Amino acid sequence: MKTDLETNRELSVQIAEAIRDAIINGTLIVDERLPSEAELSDKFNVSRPTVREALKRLAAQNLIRTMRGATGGAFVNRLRFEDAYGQQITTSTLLLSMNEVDFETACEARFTLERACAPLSAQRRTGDHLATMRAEIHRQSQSGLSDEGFCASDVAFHRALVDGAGNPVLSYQLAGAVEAIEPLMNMITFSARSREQIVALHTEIADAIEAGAANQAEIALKALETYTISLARDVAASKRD
Amino acid sequence: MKTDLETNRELSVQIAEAIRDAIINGTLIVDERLPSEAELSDKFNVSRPTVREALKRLAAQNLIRTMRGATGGAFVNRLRFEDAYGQQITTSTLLLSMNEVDFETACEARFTLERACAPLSAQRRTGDHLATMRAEIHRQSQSGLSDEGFCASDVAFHRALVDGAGNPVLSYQLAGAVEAIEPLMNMITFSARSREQIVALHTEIADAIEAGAANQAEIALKALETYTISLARDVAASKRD
DNA sequence: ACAGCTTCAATTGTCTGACAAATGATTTCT
DNA sequence: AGAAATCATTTGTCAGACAATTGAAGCTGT
Repeated sequence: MKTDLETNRELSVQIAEAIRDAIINGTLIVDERLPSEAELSDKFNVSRPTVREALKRLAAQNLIRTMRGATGGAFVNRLRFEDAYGQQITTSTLLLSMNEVDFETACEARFTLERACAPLSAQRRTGDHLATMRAEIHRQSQSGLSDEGFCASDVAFHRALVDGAGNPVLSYQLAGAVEAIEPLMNMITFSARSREQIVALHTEIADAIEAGAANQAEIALKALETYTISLARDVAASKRD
Repeated sequence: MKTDLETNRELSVQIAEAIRDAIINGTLIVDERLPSEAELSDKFNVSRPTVREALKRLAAQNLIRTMRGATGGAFVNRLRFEDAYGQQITTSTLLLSMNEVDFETACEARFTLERACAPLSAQRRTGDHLATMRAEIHRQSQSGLSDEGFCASDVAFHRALVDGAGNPVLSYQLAGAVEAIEPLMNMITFSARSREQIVALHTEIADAIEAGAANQAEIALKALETYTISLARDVAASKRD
């Protein structure tokens, strides 16, 4: 690990980089314990607070975890897909809200990626995935459900569809696209009529996935995209009035 | 912004969460200046180092930037897609290396997503995207190119293809999938024969994109996926010997 | 000998106070 | 008026200290 630092750049940044590089290139193994903060501040010739700031940077990215106590310290994290989901979703959400990405662009991205997963899901989904999809459809047809609840169930349905593809890399990539859009979806008020329509399309999708009919699933997803965008347009139009 | 903290969780974590929430829900606007570290430590009733650790966490996620000097301080960052690429790629790379995702799974995810972009790219790509693809193909056919150079050019080619879809959300999502796989690709030695094959397929893809023939592009991408996986299998087989 | 308790040492979490460095604003001088 | 020096503000870094946590070693009573 590089221990000589430049002047003129923040020390904590450089230390974080050095440790991150060591993790990426394998010098530091998963679950390996880093030197204590005192040892690190010796090694880099900086004070403990500076080392700590560097470690906090890494902790924020889930690269390390720290524990107190005699056998405590900082340990290299095994970055799990589930942990990365959270970051992915936060980042995607912020990207959408800060860059004035319009709903249609986000929606297009989401459904494009989802349609790509459909064939794999039709082929590989387990009974579990299918059961989740059916259960969420059932929840969506209950009349007492709030709009937020409806959206959350929608997300769960689509995640089951994506997970059915059985490719964790795909699931990870899609998590951002599918979940980040939820806040935008929440601005839509779902009338009984439109819920009925969405539930019908979800049923169509689940049927297609169950039957292994990839094409049919893609067609239903395309219809759902079109319908979702038309709903959003209605909201936008009624807001202008 | 919440300023009362619990006792049993790390203070810097809670402070970072409070500020992050304020950014996400819009209490803090892009480019707005946060209170100075001294003011924050007053507000939260903690010491300055603790506030600083919180700020470093946020800086690591590109949510804020800090500047010294009289008019300095911490400012809410407009999170740009380009900035997010870096995080996305680092995270994806670590996920692949730490979770022992095999090459075929990663490759499948990448090409599945890329094929999803192809129809949009065939429809919307500008002359610029096409020119980049052609230029990279040309570079790839030069004999002096190293394997690393070949891989890098491959990534550039595919990014141009994805960017051609004209959807920044898609480009962002795909950046991780396309670039994170590069280290894995680098383990493959590309013979003159296999380079020729890949260049031929790239040309086929570029031709299809130029002609607006979405289907043809998807077929060529599928062929490229199959070929890439077969190359990786050869490497794995020869390693076993 | 062994289970349970106590003590201990190592480590992170937090605080206080201080100084250095950068940088825009202000004042002063020509 | 314009340029140079000074100032005030803010972040970056440091030193040293104490609190809280926690596994391990040692001790004790049976």
